[in-house]
Amino acid sequence: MAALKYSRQRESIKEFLATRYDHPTADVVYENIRKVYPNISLGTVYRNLGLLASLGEIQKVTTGDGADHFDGNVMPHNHFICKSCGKLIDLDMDSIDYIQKVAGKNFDGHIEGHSTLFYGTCGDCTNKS
Amino acid sequence: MAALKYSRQRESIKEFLATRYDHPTADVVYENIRKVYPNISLGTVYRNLGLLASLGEIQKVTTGDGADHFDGNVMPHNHFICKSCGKLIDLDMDSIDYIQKVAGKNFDGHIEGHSTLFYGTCGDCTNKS
DNA sequence: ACTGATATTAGTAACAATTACTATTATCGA
DNA sequence: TCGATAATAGTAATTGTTACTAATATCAGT
Repeated sequence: MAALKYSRQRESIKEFLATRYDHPTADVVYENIRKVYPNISLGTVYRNLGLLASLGEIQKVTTGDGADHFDGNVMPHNHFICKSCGKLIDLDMDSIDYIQKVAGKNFDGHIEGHSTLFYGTCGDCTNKS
Repeated sequence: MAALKYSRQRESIKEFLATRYDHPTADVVYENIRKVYPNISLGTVYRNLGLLASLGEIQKVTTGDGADHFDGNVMPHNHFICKSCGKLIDLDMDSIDYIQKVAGKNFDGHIEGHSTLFYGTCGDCTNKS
């Protein structure tokens, strides 16, 4: 069933994400990979981002701000989005995974995971005002 | 600056959401309001859902499953989405708002809120398999 | 190295969710 | 009842994403 074949484009996308800590969108990935592979197609970027995410090699982050974001860091961690400048950043915080136990208490289904997005005003925007 | 005027369509949308506990999408709202106002436009539904959400009278829930969902219950609570059937439901669970304190510990910005989405397999789907 | 099977690609078209535009209609204070 | 303007229906446009297709790249078996 569909043995994976190497592709330099896919490798390049993965490497690019590993160097970025700002959770770029597919479009930003596209513009950057284009510097190395000038005629890569946007469809290829989307397909590989989806594939890598489903393989667990990158993480997709949906914030509701329009486009999905992608994160090269697959270690469990939480995100913060600034309501003022729209920036999406990692939070360096203690694990809150025990909220899954809290959630499962009165629940008849099975909770496998959670994604938490914190929002507010980031440090930069707080200082500006 | 844009004094709000009454509209029966907007009122109808708000009332409809108050009767539903399954977090319908804009399209589902549209199809249902159409039974009362047969020629309401989809644009009107979107505009009013956005307006009501920004007024804090309803809640917008982005899950990443395609369309945004809308919730007539503005009391803080958490949601669960089933990876098997796609159903989005409320969780009856203790407050986990203290995770905001945990998140703010090493953070120089200001955290105003959070939205947590739990996922896994719902009770119905667990029983089926 | 060569070959064949097939995964991947570039390029483009299609799609779904949402927003913008515009002429008409509804609301509401004076 | 009138006038200002918010809201609407209907439609067009936009945005983010996925699907399609012919050509290309990968790679296991020779």
